[in-house]
Amino acid sequence: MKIPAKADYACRALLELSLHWPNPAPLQINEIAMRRNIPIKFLMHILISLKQFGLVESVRGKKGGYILRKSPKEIRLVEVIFHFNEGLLAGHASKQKKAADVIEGVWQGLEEVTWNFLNGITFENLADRSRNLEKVLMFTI
Amino acid sequence: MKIPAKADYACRALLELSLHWPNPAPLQINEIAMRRNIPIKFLMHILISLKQFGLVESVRGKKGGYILRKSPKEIRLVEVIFHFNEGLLAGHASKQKKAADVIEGVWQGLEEVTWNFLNGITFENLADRSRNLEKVLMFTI
DNA sequence: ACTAACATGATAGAGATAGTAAAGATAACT
DNA sequence: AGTTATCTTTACTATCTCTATCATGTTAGT
Repeated sequence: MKIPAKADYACRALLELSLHWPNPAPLQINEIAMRRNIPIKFLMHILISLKQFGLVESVRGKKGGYILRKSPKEIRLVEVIFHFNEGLLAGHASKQKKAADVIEGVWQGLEEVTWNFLNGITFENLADRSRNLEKVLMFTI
Repeated sequence: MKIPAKADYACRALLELSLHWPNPAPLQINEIAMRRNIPIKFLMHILISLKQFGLVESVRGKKGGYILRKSPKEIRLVEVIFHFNEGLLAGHASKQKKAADVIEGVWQGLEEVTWNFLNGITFENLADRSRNLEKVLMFTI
């Protein structure tokens, strides 16, 4: 619920890079920003974060840009979301720590179901869905 | 994920009122704030919100306080959380509106799983858990 | 050297969050 | 009737987070 713009943009950028995969030529920030309608200056910082998370790598200089660091099928949505929310991934890893009270236990349970949901989706899934959607649009228009 | 203090406090206050149920004497803000360690001035505003949501009712004057407006078993966590997050309940009600793109579809799916999770928990559940936890503590200390 | 790209750090406005403060209304108790 | 304990209402504020933008630097292809 209420995904921040940063995480949302990050996912859209990664989806764009997934659709580009496995083309070895890097994709420019500019290109991604235009296609997905993301503020370019903002996207720069987001991609740098994604690089630090180890999800993408950059090529500097002319003809530079970004490519995925691993196959879309190896990137799960959960990694992206939780990276942009203060390493809650760590919180999940140490989930054996039992809740101090009932309410806190509920919040932990909630975190677990969202984690599971997002863990079930890879960027290969998203790329497939996206391509299917494209196909449908081509027929309906 | 990342439950705001307001919603968290609201749930704790409602849990306290649920434990008090069905005692007809109202419970004072002061009492709730002390037991749950919630800033009292802040809790005042929260309880007024809960009243507006129709979850509690107030008794004014000396010996006044708050009581639940319906049985704990009829109050679901989802009502509380979504009330404090800009009527996302409405968003859930109109969930037949299909997502404009793949990413948005994921966020909608995420909202649905959190909704389902929170919908599965009533304050009767929480009160039971809380009483059980108390019992365990009495034995272990 | 020139240029098209990414890198980095500083800054800033808007809005949300998490409260606090003060004066008022109501009902019980004496 | 007056005091007191409680809820009510309105206003205010400090801090933080979000969503960027700007300026300047670095890298690599031509």
